Amino acid sequence: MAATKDPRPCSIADALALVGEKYSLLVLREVCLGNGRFDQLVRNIGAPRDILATRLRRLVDAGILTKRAYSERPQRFEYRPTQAGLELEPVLMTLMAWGDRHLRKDDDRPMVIEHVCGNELAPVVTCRACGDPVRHEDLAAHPQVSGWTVSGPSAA
Amino acid sequence: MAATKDPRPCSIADALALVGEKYSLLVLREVCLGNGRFDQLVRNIGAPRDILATRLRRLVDAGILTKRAYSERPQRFEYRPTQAGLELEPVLMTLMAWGDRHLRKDDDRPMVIEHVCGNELAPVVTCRACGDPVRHEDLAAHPQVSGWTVSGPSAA
DNA sequence: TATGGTGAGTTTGGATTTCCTACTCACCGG
DNA sequence: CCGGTGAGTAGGAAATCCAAACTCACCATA
Repeated sequence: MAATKDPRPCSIADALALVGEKYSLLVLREVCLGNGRFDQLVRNIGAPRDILATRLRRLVDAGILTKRAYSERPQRFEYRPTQAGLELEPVLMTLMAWGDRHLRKDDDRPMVIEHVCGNELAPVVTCRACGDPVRHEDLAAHPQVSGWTVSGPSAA
Repeated sequence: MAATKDPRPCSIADALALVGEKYSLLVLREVCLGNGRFDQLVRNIGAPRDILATRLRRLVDAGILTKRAYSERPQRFEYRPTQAGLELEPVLMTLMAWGDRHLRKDDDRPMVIEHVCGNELAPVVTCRACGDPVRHEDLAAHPQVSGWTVSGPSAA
């Protein structure tokens, strides 16, 4: 019989196993902002130094960041996003927009991103095929691994 | 003087404070799939029951889930996403796509989402104003709170 | 009416992580 | 030589996590 104990196989879970630990996505935020030095990260994130060191190692190992020296003698390092890391930035933007909408009063947004088009960035997740915004009602899930089910959302 | 110890104020951090704990986003995944009952969640996520109970309380308190009885006598409950919860689904989709691209070989995707347009969902984060995909090079950050800086990403 | 089963948790006690403070080590500037 | 900065390590207390067992209410059946 199939495994009845294992959790559902899923790329969301896999992704979170890499970047879902505390501070990891904040590290990515800072690194994408161009603040990739250890002490900057400590200050801007508010993480304990040892935890930060652990996270950085992990993110480098995972191929999300690179560590490069910006100065030999004295050796000084800087972390930067890889391509894979940069491709997580839209996730951060979407999450930030969600936070701005649901966690704050009015338009007290601590940070505004400007898009190259000249407007303030308001990220929208769309379907590549048809271009429409992704809405829950328009989605249907199909597990590719047998044994895993999705109940259609019983109508509200 | 300004606080030199506090971390950067940021909606990403605030959002993660709510949904960034282990399992929280997986709970949301299951609930969006329509699997909102406690034992389903335990099985599909693989979380310890006590942790799950804690997360559920937190997500309900935060207004991301609701708890509703689908049966009185015997009392049986089901968790469902609120509007705010549903609006996090695009984040999950984007994260899943990232995981599919970077964490898996070939097209071994454990789960495929079908969009109402008839195609397999490939989520793209776009700028609402101009419709273009969001790319790192096209963004410029502006902290709204003084004292916080962003270094322009020194050219690769 | 005893027997077993399900759903939805709570309890318990031990294994991991995280957190905080302090410390190191290398180098630089005066 | 002295103090300061960047990039971490070290050590122990505090918080979390985990698995398994337990509870409690109810239903099914025999």
